[in-house]
Amino acid sequence: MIYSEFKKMVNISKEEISGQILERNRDSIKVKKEEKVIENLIKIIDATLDICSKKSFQAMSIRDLSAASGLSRGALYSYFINKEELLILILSQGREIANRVLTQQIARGSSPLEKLRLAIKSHIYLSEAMQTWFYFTYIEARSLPRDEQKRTIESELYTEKIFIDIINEGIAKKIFRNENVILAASVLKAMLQDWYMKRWKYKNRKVSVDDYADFVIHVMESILLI
Amino acid sequence: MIYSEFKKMVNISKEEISGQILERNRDSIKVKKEEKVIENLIKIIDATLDICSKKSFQAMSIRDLSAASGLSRGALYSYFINKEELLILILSQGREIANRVLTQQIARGSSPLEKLRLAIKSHIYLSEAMQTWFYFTYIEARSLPRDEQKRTIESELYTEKIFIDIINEGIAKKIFRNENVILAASVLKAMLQDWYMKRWKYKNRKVSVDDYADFVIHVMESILLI
DNA sequence: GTCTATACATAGATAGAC
DNA sequence: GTCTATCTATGTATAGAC
Repeated sequence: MIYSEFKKMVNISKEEISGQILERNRDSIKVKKEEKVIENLIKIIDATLDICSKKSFQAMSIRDLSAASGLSRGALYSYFINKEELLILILSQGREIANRVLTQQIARGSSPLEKLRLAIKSHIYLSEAMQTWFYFTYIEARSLPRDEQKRTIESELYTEKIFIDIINEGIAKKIFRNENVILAASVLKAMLQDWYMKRWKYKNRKVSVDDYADFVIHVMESILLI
Repeated sequence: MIYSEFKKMVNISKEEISGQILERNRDSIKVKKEEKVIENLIKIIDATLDICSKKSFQAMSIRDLSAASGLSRGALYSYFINKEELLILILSQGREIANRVLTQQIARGSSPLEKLRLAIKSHIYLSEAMQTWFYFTYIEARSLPRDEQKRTIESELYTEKIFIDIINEGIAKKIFRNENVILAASVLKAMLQDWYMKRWKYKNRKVSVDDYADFVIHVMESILLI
């Protein structure tokens, strides 16, 4: 699997995402016409993620968002109750998609080695397709209210647990060396995160998403394979 | 070298840091008594880094800082011209120390392998000794004014260049395999960053700084050594 | 549905008393 | 040197016109 295939297979269109947000937040969205909602939610979320790649969510004012999205300040409040709810909206929806796609993709593998490769590729490809969202989540995590912060950490540990399980299975089947599993999974996660956190660096150096994925797989195989 | 030895060897005391800040910023600091300045700069910087481990620098109000540092809002402005200058003060001083210590430490090694090990250890140990500062820099980088942002990126690339040079030297001397050097240095940097960005995770899992350093060295040797 | 105008809160910064 | 009081700017949120 390469990135272009992944993108075809996994449809992460903005319309789909906005549609799901609408479903899950009918109460707090005051506008009734579905088309309008989807159209404007896309504008709002795009603008938010764009602004927040340069400054923090807290530093983004509703005035900024109004200017960037093209909606007036008043109109914005027809789509979310307050600024904090907008943040939660974006985070929860992204989390839902990311967890779903990752779990689906890994299920396609049979051997631990195949699963490991699939896990690495789908995580990197997913973070490539949703780069601004991944970046946003990482960066904003600590500014969240307690509940939301807890959910973010849970989601992070859940992903890591997937890696830990795969590695453990490989060790049990004598395919992988008996390494420190916690540390192996941790450094893997660190490498995966670097892809979306340092996108500018890899872009400048002309490292493609497929190059990066292959290299991370190579590193993990170097330490794990017998 | 283990962490406890490193700490003895490299004196990164708060008094020393504050003293250097005073020297470099005599113009903007209105208070004349040196002892007072050092005493209060420590309070201010500690409080800032502490608050900013939970929310962004921009989200920290001068009122927050006043409460946490014990100085009144008015008094704070005797130590920096405005909030942005406080940010620059903290960042530039940390950068100066980090670059200096790293360069010094690596110079102690002779062979590329020895240098690589020293570079990894001193970076991890340094980020352990200055954890709040490293975290702060990483997180605040994108909210900085253009100039300061440029300096942060330069500092990041400078560190990475150190790794690239060591790896290239090793390849030239046929000690290391002919790997993709850029990618090898990048994933190394990613692993180093994880230590200070995910301090809570490693603490919960009882991974010591020495354990982590040894594992990162092990990973790099797995992919590089012939 | 969306906009403009505005109320209300909180922030950074300064002046002058102590 | 430090504090209190206060000015001014900027931000969120809402009400009511269109």
